[in-house]
Amino acid sequence: MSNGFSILVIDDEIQIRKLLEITLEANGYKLLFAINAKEGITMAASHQPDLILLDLGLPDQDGQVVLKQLRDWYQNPIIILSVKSTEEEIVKALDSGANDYLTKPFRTQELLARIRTALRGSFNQSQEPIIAFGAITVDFVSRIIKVKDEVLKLTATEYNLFTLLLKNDGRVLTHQYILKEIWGNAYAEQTQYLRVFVAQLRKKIEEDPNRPKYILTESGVGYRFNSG
Amino acid sequence: MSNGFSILVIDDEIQIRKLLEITLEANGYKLLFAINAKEGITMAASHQPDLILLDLGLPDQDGQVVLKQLRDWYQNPIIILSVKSTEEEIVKALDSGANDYLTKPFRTQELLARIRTALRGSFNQSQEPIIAFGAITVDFVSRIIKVKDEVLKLTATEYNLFTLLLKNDGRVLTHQYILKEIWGNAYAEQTQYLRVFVAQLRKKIEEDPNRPKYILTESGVGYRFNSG
DNA sequence: ATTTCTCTTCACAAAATCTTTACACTATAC
DNA sequence: GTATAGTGTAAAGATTTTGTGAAGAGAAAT
Repeated sequence: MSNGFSILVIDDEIQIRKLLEITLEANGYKLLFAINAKEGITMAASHQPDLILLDLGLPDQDGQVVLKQLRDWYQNPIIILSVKSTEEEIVKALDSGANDYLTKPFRTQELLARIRTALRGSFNQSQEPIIAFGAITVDFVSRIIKVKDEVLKLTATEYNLFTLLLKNDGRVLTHQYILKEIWGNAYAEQTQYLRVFVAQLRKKIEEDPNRPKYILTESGVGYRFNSG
Repeated sequence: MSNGFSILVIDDEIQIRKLLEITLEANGYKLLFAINAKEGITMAASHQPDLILLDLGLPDQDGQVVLKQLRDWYQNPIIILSVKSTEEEIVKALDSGANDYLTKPFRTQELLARIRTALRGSFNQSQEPIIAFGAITVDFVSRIIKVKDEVLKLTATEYNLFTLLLKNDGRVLTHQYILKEIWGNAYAEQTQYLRVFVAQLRKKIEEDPNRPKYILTESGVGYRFNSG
């Protein structure tokens, strides 16, 4: 459900906060709220949200000033939501470092699209997260696993099993748990499947499948992955 | 006087072009003009401007399509200028890769501020509009693909599928994802389409379609393009 | 109206994967 | 040492997934 992005809403109007809470959370964003400038700056600093929605009409301070203060150290996108629609106000906000400016009342889908655009621009520079250990490299985005720079060919089930173990690095997973996760609840007793697939995985990733280094057997319990 | 940034204006209305020429040049931008989609794409490729102002109501082609074609290879900011102000149109443009959307008539100072904002966040890193690998050459501007210097004749669907795979070089794309991208959400379960079109593509670009080198099958998951 | 091109659908062949079986191996308990 | 429960592995068979040619439907071009 979550898309991994957090958004801080700085707005004193309860209706707007409620509306944003419903629409943004429905789209997978994690929301934070502040009802005035002081609280907003504190929360931005303590939570480092991925994006800030800032109302310019705050009770305790001029929004343009808040914007400038945030921009002294806050690098992620800031989108202004304001009832003021004068050109002067918009130009000033954009030149103070705002990424976009929407006038209230705003259209929900447009706001969502502009949030996506702002997030796209600031986070696409980052590399794909790649996990590496020993001679093995795992790229979850590309769904590619390499052993000694050779692309490893895994079937869908093998890949699922491997990533399940990997995600629980160091932990013992019971046979039952693994079977339920990979094959579904009905297969919880088919421990033989597991043995077959574990053997195949070991053949592919272990240097010496007879003396496994990564996929360890916990006799009578299950398996444990050990990346280092 | 010059600020070093070049802007390509793609708009068929002479009044708009004149207005932009005066205001933008007065602010130090170097201007380029195109009066239709074809010319616009060509000029974008040949001059690699720092920013594009694109009108959606072009005479020869739908602006949303032009936007998508530009985004195949052009990475600098694109700001839409359009008389259309429906939420649907705006969302579509932003999700197709536009950085901002202004409805005509626009306010000059606001446009300037939004141009500054867009340029502020970009790193001018446009990719070459022509890419090559193995015996294959892809020209995103003219939309021509060559294999061993022979022009390859691809249908619209084949071209879309091919470039989708190409843009995700190395990544595994699921059947569902590809179907949704190419045929639309309603076709997410028509994996048979995909098989037919993948077979046709392979017949056209692979040296030995029985042992594909570029379009690889990930059984049970999807397909993966591999350019090298 | 006819031809050409593309897309969609079907049927079946081919390949890959999963499941099952059989049996060997290992560790622990007694 | 032997029994026993648990584990590992190869391989055959079953099933699913994928590849491919071809026929029919529609749309566009001639």
